[in-house]
Amino acid sequence: MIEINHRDPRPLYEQIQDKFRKMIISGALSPDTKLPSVRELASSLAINPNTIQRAYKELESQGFIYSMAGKGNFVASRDEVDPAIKDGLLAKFDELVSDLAGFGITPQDLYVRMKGGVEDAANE
Amino acid sequence: MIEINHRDPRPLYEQIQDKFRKMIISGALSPDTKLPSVRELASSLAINPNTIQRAYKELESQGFIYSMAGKGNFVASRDEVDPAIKDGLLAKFDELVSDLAGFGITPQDLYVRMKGGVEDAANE
Amino acid sequence: MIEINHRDPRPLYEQIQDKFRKMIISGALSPDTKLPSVRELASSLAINPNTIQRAYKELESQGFIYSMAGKGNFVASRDEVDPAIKDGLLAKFDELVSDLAGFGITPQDLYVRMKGGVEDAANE
Amino acid sequence: MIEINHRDPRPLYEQIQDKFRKMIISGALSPDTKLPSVRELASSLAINPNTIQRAYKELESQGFIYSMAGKGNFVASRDEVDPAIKDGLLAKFDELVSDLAGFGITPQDLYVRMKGGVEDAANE
DNA sequence: GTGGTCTAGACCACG
DNA sequence: GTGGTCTAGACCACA
Repeated sequence: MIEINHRDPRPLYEQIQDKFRKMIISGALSPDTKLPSVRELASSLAINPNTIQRAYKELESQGFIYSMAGKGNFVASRDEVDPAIKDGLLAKFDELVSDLAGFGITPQDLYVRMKGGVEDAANE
Repeated sequence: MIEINHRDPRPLYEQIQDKFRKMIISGALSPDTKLPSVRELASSLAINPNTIQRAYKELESQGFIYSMAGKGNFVASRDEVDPAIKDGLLAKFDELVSDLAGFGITPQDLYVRMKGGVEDAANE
Repeated sequence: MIEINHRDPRPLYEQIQDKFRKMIISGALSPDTKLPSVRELASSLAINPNTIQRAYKELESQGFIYSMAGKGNFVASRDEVDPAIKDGLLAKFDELVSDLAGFGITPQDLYVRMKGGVEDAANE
Repeated sequence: MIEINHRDPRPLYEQIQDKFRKMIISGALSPDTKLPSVRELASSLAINPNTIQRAYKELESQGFIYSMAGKGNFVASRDEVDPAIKDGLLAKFDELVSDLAGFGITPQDLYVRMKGGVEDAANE
């Protein structure tokens, strides 16, 4: 269900968190779906349960998932997500566009690029 | 000329590096301009010279600046910049666009956003 | 496992970096092998941990190794190595050959020399 | 007659020294030719005379040039050159070849490369 | 325990 | 005075 990349310089908990975040945002995981238990995922990935715990905790604080004591962790509905997340992404986007402008890449170039790349994302 | 934010979770050397990087690719600093000396900038930012040194060293290894021992650090010409930098930014861009798609933000939306915000960069 | 030469005019971090670089490209260290920890190597070489840290950091930025915070440093696979490294070696090679030509040493001479010396490397 | 590259990370005196060394080895400067005076070269390159002085001094100690007090500096005959220079180049050559072997570049590859590149050097 | 960052302070090479 | 290297020692994040 999820994989970790030992070459990735990011901490493990962040990789896991990101993978779930993406799956939730993209709709690959629909609301109220149960996530694998901490212990289960930890053993299947062969990493420390604390690492999973931390990833889940952060996802919860950002509103991506909710936890029910003794039951497990579940995907939250989209409108529970902290709006700051979206704003943060947009801010990053603006910054990135301005950096790319310095390399001579125009909004038009980027638009073409998006039209090419998003078709893949659309049918997933 | 440059400021650091002690709340920012990123390391100091990375903040400094980023600030200069942006100024260089935006053209705010033109080639062969002398950067502030290591000691000078360190004392003006009230941080350790080693931290500045490190930021400069990394900028140099990425091709943004060149250093002359005993003379100072100077901004390099645009075409000396490691092409991997641009590729890295584009990769980030793709990922960001796909995340934003999950929030219902389309390439069209982003194109409009870019057209609005990039006018500042256009008069470079 | 590794030695440093205090007579060598090159900086310590560069000597260390070079030793590992050679061991990695020669295949003496295979991918995913764990390197000695920063502290361990520092104490065994009787030099400061920061110096090792720096050597490792540069090896990482060139793609020779990857690091996992809290785990250690590991050798990367060959194809993650920055291609500029190879180009740099070839450029040095050309320059050296042209210098040697001035001493009356022809490509033929060098070819014979290579055939003699490279047999060791051949059984990799 | 000679140029310096301010982007080159090597110290100026080393660049100058290398340029002359190459011209002497290649035969572009024949024995007993008078080199430009320290003051002359310094002003034409717009750098400190001490820097030129140092370059000349090192060339002299390696046997590439000889100086006559009050007369100037002159190219030495080829057999005055410190034999350690040639040995040093050959040692570097061996090391380089072994590094390149790690990238899958064989002596044959290098021989072909030399045959291509040395023709240029031959007719200069 | 491991890597990563930062500080304080020293010494050297360069120009 | 400038960059470059190194040391000693501290504190934090990660697993």
